[in-house]
Amino acid sequence: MRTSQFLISTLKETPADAEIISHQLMLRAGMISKLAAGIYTWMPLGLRVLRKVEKIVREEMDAAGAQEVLMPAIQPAELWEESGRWGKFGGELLRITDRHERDFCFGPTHEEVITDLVRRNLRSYRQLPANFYQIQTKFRDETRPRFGVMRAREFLMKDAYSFHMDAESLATTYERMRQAYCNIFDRTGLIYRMVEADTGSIGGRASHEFHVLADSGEDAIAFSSGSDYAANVEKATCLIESAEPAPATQAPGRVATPGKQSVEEVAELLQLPLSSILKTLLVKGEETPVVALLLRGDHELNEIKAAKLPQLASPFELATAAEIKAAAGCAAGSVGPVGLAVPIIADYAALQMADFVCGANSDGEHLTGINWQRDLPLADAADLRKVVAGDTSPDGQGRLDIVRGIEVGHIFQLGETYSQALGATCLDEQGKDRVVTMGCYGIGVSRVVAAAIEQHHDDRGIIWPQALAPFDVALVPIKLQGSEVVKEAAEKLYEQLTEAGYEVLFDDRKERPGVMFADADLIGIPQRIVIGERGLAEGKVEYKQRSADSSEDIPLEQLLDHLRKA
RNA sequence: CGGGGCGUGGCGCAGUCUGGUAGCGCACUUGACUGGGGGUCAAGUGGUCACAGGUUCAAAUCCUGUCGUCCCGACCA
Repeated sequence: MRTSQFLISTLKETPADAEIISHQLMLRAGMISKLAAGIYTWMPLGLRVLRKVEKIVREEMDAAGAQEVLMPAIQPAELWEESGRWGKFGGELLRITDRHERDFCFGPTHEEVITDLVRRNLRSYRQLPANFYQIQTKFRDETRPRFGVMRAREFLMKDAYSFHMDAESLATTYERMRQAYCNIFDRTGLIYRMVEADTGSIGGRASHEFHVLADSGEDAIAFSSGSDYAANVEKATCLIESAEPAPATQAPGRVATPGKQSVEEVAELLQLPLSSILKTLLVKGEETPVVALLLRGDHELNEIKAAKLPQLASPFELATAAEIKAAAGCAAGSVGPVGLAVPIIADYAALQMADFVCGANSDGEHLTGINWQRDLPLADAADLRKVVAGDTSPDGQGRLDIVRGIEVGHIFQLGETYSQALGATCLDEQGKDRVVTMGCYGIGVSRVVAAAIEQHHDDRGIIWPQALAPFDVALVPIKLQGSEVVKEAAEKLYEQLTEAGYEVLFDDRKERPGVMFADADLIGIPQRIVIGERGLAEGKVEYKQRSADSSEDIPLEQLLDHLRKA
């Protein structure tokens, strides 16, 4: 490809509304162009990268035995009413009405459509297991799209859905897809982790997420230094060390803490570490108006874990100020468990505290020197908190570390949620109609592109992993317009490289070298060949890897060999 | 949805407080000189100052409303 025939629309300055590095570099490199919030055009350069990701995904899906289909982006409301999600999905579902006043939505996902497809077309266990995938544009009307294509309203996704007669078959396909996902992310050249994920409100048996590690990631993932354990912090647990609390050394007391609401404020006022303060949260209960949850001051509530407690109202919700006042007689900042007449559930770590500070159930006051059993009865124990770095891995092997990740894939053993609701059944060996069981498997194709940049860039621009690069080689001639020698050599080299199978970006613009170098660096082409009169006089060209600090001079006749080895 | 910021040429911004001929840098066009890390000089193109209403002799600037967009939070994968 010649730059004279290929739009290179690089920017020197960073657009003001781009926050994270991948978004900035995608705009500066001219990969994408914004049309509206969270809605982008993929420019020629960006599209080449997107297609590379697609190709890897497609090859591995095909190899894993999945069949490609292409489902409609627009879906009738009736299907979503059947599954119960027309009402439940909320504002994220982008809805439209056609000229006959019929309701439709732009598909944010395709469980309904694929399940409908299966119930219409598959009748026998002989046709199962079956696994269908598509690479298609999805629409989610995010409340806050951000970070360019990282969280866009319109984005490219690979979604696959498998159908089975039983859980065993599902588990087999799930494992095959898990391996396919590992193959895909291995091939992209990105540093990633597979982690255990929460199965969420849908239930289901197993779920794993694939995260590209990057500081800008929106998810936190915990992994063990001593074993394979890795989990989304939403789901991560740690080994519960059942230590007895230290013996009491202080007498109970009462201290004025006027205007101090948060644990941090109280700790600062009393000159105590956060870990010696007991945090009391009131949430809506199932049987009672509120339930109290107790945590050590330096720990945070894991709402996913809390939501699973039967005593709590579903969905999980914090108590309102009025409910807190009614139950504890004070504002949220002064609530404590001593004498509190509501069900109380304490995190394991909270039960190990001694001589702690907690709210006095009286505005502007806290209790000090409080101890379990002496000052209040032991509360019910539960795992309520988010893990923190340094916790022991739940398998007892090693300690947990926490890093940021970008979720690029998610696989899920769905079960019968959708097949049941939509009545997708097949006849089994006994000729009996049975509801099929499902798995689903997603990859954010466009997000992979952004995640790759987050992980691979420097202050000059993008450094593409070979597998995702829009071009393999940048061919930069010096003084193409003024030197017959250079022109002839460059054209010949371009032809040779292209014939050898390289995707070459031949910079035939009438630009100064600095401009061409800067552009090649910014758009991140992995290898660069500079061809000029000076080197040609000795029969040499300059070769440089994008990731390397320096270049080397290579005799022309050895160039192809050199590239092959690189 | 709550809080905050910003809308002035393709991009980055100044001008708004204190109303009076719409500016700067980059990019773009033409030419000359240049030619191994975003070059120099010269001459140009391009803006109903987000939109609507109002105040005023006069509005980018003041007032009211609307829209867009970004950030934080809530929400969500």
